[in-house]
Amino acid sequence: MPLYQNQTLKIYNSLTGEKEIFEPLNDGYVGMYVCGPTVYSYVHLGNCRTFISFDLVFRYLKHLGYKVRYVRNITDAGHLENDAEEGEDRITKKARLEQLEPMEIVQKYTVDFHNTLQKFNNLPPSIEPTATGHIVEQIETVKSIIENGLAYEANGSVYFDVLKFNESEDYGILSKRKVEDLIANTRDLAGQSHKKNPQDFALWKKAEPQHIMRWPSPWGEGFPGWHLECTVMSNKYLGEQFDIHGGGMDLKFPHHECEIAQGTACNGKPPVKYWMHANMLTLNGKKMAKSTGNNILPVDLFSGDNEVLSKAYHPSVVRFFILQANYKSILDFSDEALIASEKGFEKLMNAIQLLEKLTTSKSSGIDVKAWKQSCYDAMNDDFNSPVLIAQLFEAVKYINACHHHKLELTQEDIQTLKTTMSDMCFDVLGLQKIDVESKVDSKQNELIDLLIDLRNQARAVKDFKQSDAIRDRLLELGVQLKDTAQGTSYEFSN
RNA sequence: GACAAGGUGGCUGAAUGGUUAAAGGCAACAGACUGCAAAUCUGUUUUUUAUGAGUUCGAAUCUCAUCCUUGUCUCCA
Repeated sequence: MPLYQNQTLKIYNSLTGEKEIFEPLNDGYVGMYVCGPTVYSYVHLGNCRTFISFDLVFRYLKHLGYKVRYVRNITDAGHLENDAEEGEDRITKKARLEQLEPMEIVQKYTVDFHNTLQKFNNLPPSIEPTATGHIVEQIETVKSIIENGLAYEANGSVYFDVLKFNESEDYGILSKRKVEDLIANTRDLAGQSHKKNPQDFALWKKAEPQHIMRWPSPWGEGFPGWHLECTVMSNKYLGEQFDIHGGGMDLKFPHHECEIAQGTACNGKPPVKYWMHANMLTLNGKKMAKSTGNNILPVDLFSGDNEVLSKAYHPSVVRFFILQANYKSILDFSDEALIASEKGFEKLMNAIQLLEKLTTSKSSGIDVKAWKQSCYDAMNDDFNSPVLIAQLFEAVKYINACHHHKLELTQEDIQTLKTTMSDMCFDVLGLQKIDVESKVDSKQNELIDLLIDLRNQARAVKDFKQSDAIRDRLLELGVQLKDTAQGTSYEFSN
């Protein structure tokens, strides 16, 4: 029997503003769509937070036994620099700047995106469709919205008629905006004259002569509007209605609002049951922006080669740090906070290793089953990973106490601890043990062992000057000695 | 300016009306271990929840005002 039949999962639905009991449209199956990146630059650390948040959702749904189809797109066309008529495609602009073919740009940054997410131990989505691979479907969707009377052609472009749509439906239902307010706040930009109303958005755009990325259509040569691809690809792979749609908070308006409008205009019903939005990441309390230098690339975070942080951080530490906050909260990225997470992460991993060495007793001093359920309760409460992590540290206390013979645990309870810790840490949270041993060859290990021997000989004759010199020199080289009752061991620090 | 989400201890970050009220991690302090450290383990400490008023038997949690932060309103996860 799958786990989800015993657990009640609640999801905070941005559409209703409430935590709702999760009931998939098809029993046992979940369709989830998350807006992927526009691959015109190196992946932004904030993007990574969003994708880690939804990786957690994906992992937990799978852990509960759902069959999940997770679709995440790659935007490789249609995303304009601005909405003005002369707006340039982001990919094309970057291609011009880097003197590359647009598809070389797409390839380069898609590879970077995949590499980075893999470092964070994100699972790949079930399907990763591209906008340029679905031009035909996008044209068909535009046609059907026109047929339904909710879009119009103007000068080779096709626009969605927001006011018309709003007569029978609610444009602004997700972002809690009123069309009247939008009208009041819209400036009259020059160059938007082909639209009936300024808040209408493009479904298809006419390609100006200098535009490289272009496709033939019933309205002339052009390219699809940015909001359209997500509607079309989610519809194609998940159906007219699906369970979960995720993305960053900043996409709520206009992007997701437009998706609801497009899907409804096309199929006569809203496309998504649960909307989820991951919040933003700030750096030292301020928003990340390239222009102010308050910005960091994942690659520089892992290497330590940056102006913002004092040292390098392992991707798993960063992931752990991110999961220590709720996905709905703004999270601030700072050196101090990362150092704290790193320590906590190591403590957690140490305890998991210790789990293998515990001695069993005839009875248990604690209720391990209740603890296990509290882990699930945390995750069932809208994927509350910080509370789950607090529970895991609760187990760390048990494990250490048992190790010091201050707490008795039965073999069965130790087994429950092992499987639950492993399930939660590695399957659900997606953490990875930092494997330092593999970085070193055996020759090097032997050399360190030799030095430890020499130091212990010195200690035996109380030549502490010599022994401390060895210890300190090794530490400088990044080898941390650990004297315990069982002898001296070491690990690599950074 | 409009709209949205927030402002909790030295830092990070849970908890949204109720047992002697504020999880967990880090830091600090103490103890164990050590030749001394480090590492590890154990214990302790701090705040009264931006500010001011209100609702309530009772509020961090609801209402109002003020200040501040972040986001959206043109593209952004």
